[in-house]
Amino acid sequence: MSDFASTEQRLAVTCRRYPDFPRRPGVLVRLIKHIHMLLNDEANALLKPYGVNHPEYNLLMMLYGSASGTMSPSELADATGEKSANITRLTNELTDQGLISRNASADDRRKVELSLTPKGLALIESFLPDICGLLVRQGRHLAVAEQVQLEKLLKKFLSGLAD
Amino acid sequence: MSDFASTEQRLAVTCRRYPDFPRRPGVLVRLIKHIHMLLNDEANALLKPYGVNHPEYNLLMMLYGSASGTMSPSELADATGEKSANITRLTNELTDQGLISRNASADDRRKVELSLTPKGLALIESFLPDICGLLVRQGRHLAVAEQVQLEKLLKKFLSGLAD
DNA sequence: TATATATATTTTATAAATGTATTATCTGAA
DNA sequence: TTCAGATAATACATTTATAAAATATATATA
Repeated sequence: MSDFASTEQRLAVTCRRYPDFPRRPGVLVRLIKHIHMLLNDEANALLKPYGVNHPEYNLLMMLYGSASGTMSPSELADATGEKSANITRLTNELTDQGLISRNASADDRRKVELSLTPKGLALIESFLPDICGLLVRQGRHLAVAEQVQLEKLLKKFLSGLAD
Repeated sequence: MSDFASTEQRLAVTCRRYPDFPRRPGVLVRLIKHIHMLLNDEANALLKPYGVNHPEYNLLMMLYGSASGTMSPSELADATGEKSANITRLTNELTDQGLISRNASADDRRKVELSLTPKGLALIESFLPDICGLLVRQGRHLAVAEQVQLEKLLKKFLSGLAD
């Protein structure tokens, strides 16, 4: 999926064959899918030398961004969008790598508290410079005002989903 | 991943811990991921009664939107973003269901030409009303001018990726 | 208190996606 | 023409993700 022009061409054909097809939302949906894929690929490529993949990175960053420093598997599932069974597998791997630790919750014995180990924190701080560079580079074609505007519109778009 | 507020909260913590973190592109990336997931879920839920999943739907719609009516597996891989091995599997399933047909290409005997069968076309036209309704509903919080603006900004964002 | 129901996590089985190797065909340069 | 890549599609093995069931604990209510 190299350029977006062929996608627009196909949408034009679709609208010709089926005039009710809502072209504008259709373009938006395909743009989001296309961008999402590229973002994913670039992040994976960057992270590979650090020994983690994108889902594992996301999981680590959720813990890094949590106010308390610990999250339960179900909170992580909610935050990352992964299914809970997948969280079990991913946290197993991260635990095996010594990047996070598992502890039983004191107040609810069903719960498990996951937190970064010093090694996990060190890994995050080792890849963050690269990640920051990537994010800046990815957004470089947009002026700050445009980034603000895009954020606003995406949030509005989001508000029309799943309610 | 129900609401986006907790994501923003985590990004705020991240920026506090690591001040160089580029918050704005970071928000954009997470918004795209979040929206992509919701779009995917809604499409899957809608398509389930029709007996196809989202990747299969995408494949069918690429054929529907192709000017010639036929595409090769590698063109489909490029158009959908799926790996070619995955296209083989998906087209096997669609062929088994009688929705698409496979034919050897006349001018390049390495190639396979895939095209919709009447049954596949009928299926598409049976779910298109629902799909159109979904797309309209998904975009309903945005005025037309906002959709245009969002499309423009997403394309600009896209232009900063993978080059 | 006892019992039903709900929640949190993990296990197991299955499905989906990916990477790599293989086969067949094509293209271009020697 | 022939031979060395390049390209197209598929097969196979492995990894990754999902769904369904199992286990343990908590909560509500009768």
